[in-house]
Amino acid sequence: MKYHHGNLKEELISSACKICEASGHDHMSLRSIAKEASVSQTAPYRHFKTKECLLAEVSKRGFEELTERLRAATSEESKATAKDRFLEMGLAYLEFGLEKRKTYDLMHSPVIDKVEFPELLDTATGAFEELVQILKELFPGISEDSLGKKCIKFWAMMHGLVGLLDMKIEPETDTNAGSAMSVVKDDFRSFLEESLEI
Amino acid sequence: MKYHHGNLKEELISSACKICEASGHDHMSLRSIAKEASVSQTAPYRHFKTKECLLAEVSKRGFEELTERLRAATSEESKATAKDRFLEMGLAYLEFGLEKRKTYDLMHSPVIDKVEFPELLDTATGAFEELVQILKELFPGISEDSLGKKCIKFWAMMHGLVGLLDMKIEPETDTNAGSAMSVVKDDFRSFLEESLEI
DNA sequence: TAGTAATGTTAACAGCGTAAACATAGTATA
DNA sequence: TATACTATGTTTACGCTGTTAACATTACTA
Repeated sequence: MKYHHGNLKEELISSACKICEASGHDHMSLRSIAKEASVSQTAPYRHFKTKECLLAEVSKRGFEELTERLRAATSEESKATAKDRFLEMGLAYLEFGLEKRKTYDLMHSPVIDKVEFPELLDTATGAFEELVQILKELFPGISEDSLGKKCIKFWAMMHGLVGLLDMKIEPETDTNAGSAMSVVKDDFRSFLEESLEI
Repeated sequence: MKYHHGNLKEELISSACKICEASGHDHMSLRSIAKEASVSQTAPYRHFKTKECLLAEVSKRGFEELTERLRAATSEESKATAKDRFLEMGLAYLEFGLEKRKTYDLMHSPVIDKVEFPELLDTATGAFEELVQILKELFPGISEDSLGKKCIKFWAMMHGLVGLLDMKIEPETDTNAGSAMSVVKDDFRSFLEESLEI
């Protein structure tokens, strides 16, 4: 066994990603990450100034994967219409949010101040750009102003939906037997489609 | 000074609320709460089984205040139209979210598992009910199904907006000089109004 | 009034993030 | 090649955390 690991920084990040998705970022200690990488408890400090810096890296990986998924969903490979590709993107966003729930939480957690990690903010913005592009395609000639509003609305709705769908708040209409949310869950595609009119 | 405090549980909660809004729920220790209430570090354990239980109470207070604000905004005192009162509710939601940002974060944080605190879930659902009511009034005779969808869309969008407006992610359209978000900020009312078509 | 339950304190535990001091490996320079 | 320097690891230690156990005081109840 070598004294110098050779690729510790990378391994720490991927260990952190694994632990984050397994236990959630608030049950995640630097020490457990170090142990996962078979290294002493303070070794991470040679690569990350603070725990927050490592978490920021995990968050960044999350946004990168999200961006990738959104891009794949809207890719022109499938010669589907712009509208269909937009719907696919909506689904992809939700799938990512629900599948990688704990990572998604970290990505939107206030524990990582995005102002302190401009690089992370850039990556997050990159994901947003995917939405901008497909909406531009969907509404050719749309004014920048309207485009901006549409983007915000959808982004906010998607983000809100992930939280709601995961039962952080599972509301019910008082008279309704089934949860209002289940309506969305069961037929998210038509739900999204209707929202296109926004 | 009395050995028995008399009203410690209540004071712990309000101390916790204060500290939460001041420092955020992740920089918030049981010990600091106890100190704020001038009591020993372990005294809270006579009233709360774990720290999480105390946080759940803080979260509950948050949802109560939110519900109150939404109700006030949609009250018929002002003989405004249903649409206007709906817009007021949207504003009230955003105002609460931005004003009590840290508390809002706790309310939506995964550190408190709402499944373990059904009472908290009820309170949260109560806030949601305010939205259900005003939308029912706005769209009389609407089907339960459509109502449910409308509610989810708005709730999700509001929740998403709070996150976005607070710059957790401040996206920009690539070509646009000003941030897309500032468009929303500057004229949220018309933004919301347009969304009514959903 | 005696006994018990409720509510407070003190002491102690392991786990946490972080810093300082030290050890080893790799690299550049003489 | 020998030597210095830098990068990257370990060990030790600090104060803070949530939580438990043992003990003290007060309030209530039979």
